[in-house]
Amino acid sequence: MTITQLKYVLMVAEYKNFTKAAEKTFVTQPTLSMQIQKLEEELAILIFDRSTKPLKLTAIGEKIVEQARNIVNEADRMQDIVDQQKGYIGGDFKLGIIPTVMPTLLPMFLMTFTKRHPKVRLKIEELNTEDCIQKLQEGHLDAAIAATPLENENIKERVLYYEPFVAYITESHRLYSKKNIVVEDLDLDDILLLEDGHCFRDGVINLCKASKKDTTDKFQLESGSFETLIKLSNEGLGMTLLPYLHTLDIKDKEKKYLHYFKEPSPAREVSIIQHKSELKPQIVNALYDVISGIVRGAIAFQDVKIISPVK
Amino acid sequence: MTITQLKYVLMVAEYKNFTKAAEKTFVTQPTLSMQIQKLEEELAILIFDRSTKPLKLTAIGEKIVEQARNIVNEADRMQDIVDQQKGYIGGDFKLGIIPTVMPTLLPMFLMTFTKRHPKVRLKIEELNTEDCIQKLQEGHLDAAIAATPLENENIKERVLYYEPFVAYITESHRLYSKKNIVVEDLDLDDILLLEDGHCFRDGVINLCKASKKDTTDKFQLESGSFETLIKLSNEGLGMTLLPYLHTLDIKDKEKKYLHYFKEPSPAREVSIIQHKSELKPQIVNALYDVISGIVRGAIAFQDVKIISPVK
DNA sequence: ATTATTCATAATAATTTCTTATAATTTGTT
DNA sequence: AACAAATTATAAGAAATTATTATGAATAAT
Repeated sequence: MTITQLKYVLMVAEYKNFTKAAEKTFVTQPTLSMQIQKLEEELAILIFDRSTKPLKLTAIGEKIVEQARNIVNEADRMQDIVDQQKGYIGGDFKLGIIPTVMPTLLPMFLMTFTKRHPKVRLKIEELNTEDCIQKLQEGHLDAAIAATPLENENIKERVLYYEPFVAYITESHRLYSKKNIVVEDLDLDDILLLEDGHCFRDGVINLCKASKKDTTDKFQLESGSFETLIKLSNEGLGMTLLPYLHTLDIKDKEKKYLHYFKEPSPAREVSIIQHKSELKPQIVNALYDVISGIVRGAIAFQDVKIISPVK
Repeated sequence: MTITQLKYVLMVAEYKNFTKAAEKTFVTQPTLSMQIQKLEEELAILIFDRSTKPLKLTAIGEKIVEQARNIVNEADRMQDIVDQQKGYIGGDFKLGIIPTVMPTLLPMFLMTFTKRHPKVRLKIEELNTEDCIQKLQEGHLDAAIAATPLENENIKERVLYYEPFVAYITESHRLYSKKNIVVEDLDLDDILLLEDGHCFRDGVINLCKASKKDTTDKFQLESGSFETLIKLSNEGLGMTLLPYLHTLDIKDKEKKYLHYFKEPSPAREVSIIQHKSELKPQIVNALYDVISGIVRGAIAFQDVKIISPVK
């Protein structure tokens, strides 16, 4: 059994296809066939059931793959150990960021981070929470920034900051005159929401459900960006809720529509998350340090109540 | 980096000598030199400091070795997974047993075990607790039977049975007439003890310390076997304490000297212990099942108070 | 029925690993 | 200090392994 063979197994298990896995691995297909056969022979079991298309893992194959991932992860960590000892922070790093965090947070920390750690080649991808989790588990992402807690035992979370919800309420809304609003004021029926798939949407729904017993699940309008929600709100189509960092670059004349919650303000917890095997810890630490440092300057500490981001 | 290279590193780290490690690994010395050099080159660090004799690990080398052991253990577990799936229980298994358990327990379960699992080649070694722990950590033992709890975070324990202490008191002793004795009756100064290194000795000392405040640490006589202690006791040199299973094959005429404790009787906890990586789980399970099943028939359940086996 | 897709096999090339032989270095002894 | 012994490194070639190209066989798709 070699580490190379195990990596081949993982690739075939992922692509469910020797030919495609071979391409991605930059070897020829017979190489995979032979090496995986050798491993199957050594272990005296079949890892893959090739009789179906696409091929599938055998029962024992599932366990083999799980253990192969353990071994490969432990092997990858070897380089981490060396890098850490050398104080070296560099190499490729694939970071996922959820859409509602991306546009505000990324510009805040990216310049600082790349200046401080020039040898790290960050590859940033906008992904929703679900995709982040899956890609972390498959090893296609090194870490992600998402709203937490996720309660996924394969994922480790490190809280970066707590971001209060801020209400955006225009003149035509019943709550406009109220300076500090409370959760109980909210009514899901007149709140503009992001489209399905955004965890911020789920957070808002959880928030409203916590305040009122029943909600008629007929949402009026849905959009993919806060900018649209603000415009719709300006047209008198309802209020909306924004994460605090989004309120920082709002137009001056719209600022009067921002209504802050009475403390403890509902807030989302934003964390850097990674697979439990905690690979590339130096880079994750570096990201954590830079981001939490920068955000600490942008969000004044206040008493918050964390809203769950999951359905 | 290959698993083979990591195994070579572990061998050299253990023997602190390329030549000896090569012999034990059944390869030539240049093989080790070259493969380890290749690994050092790939990681761009030195694992061994060859300038001293015997050679020693570098600071980073220590961490490399630790991680290498993780990887090799995970790799070894692969075969376990296959064996488990196949329901196969076999192969070499190195079991350590502490001296005070060996002579009574081994005859009880060995026949049954080898009959039930003929493909397992048990290699049993009598070792004190300390040696068991060290050999488990180095991977020279697959499991051991020892008194617990050990409170060692690298060792996993599974309790096999609780074995009450039984007092052996002859006519000349002040406690002879007392039928059921209690811990408070004991005085370390007139108890015959096993020689240093036996955890049963430490257990007895702990027991006595728990009952009396101070003990003058001048023990009268010490021996390596309970048989000797019994003979010394018969000569009127003091009482002694025996583990329950030892009392089962005592001579009939000596049986009257056995004094049982009032419940909760002090007892030792005897467990099967292994390294936290839990290799060969099927065989450990098989041993657990056989031993705990057999002992359940030999020791009636009673209320016990566990005595720590460590100094 | 034909074509395309996909995995396995065979032969061979490339690479890696191991061994033998020997050198270089250090340690211990006289 | 000189010599012997022990130990690790290096060089060259043999052995073994791994990968590639070419091709075959089986299955699914058109």
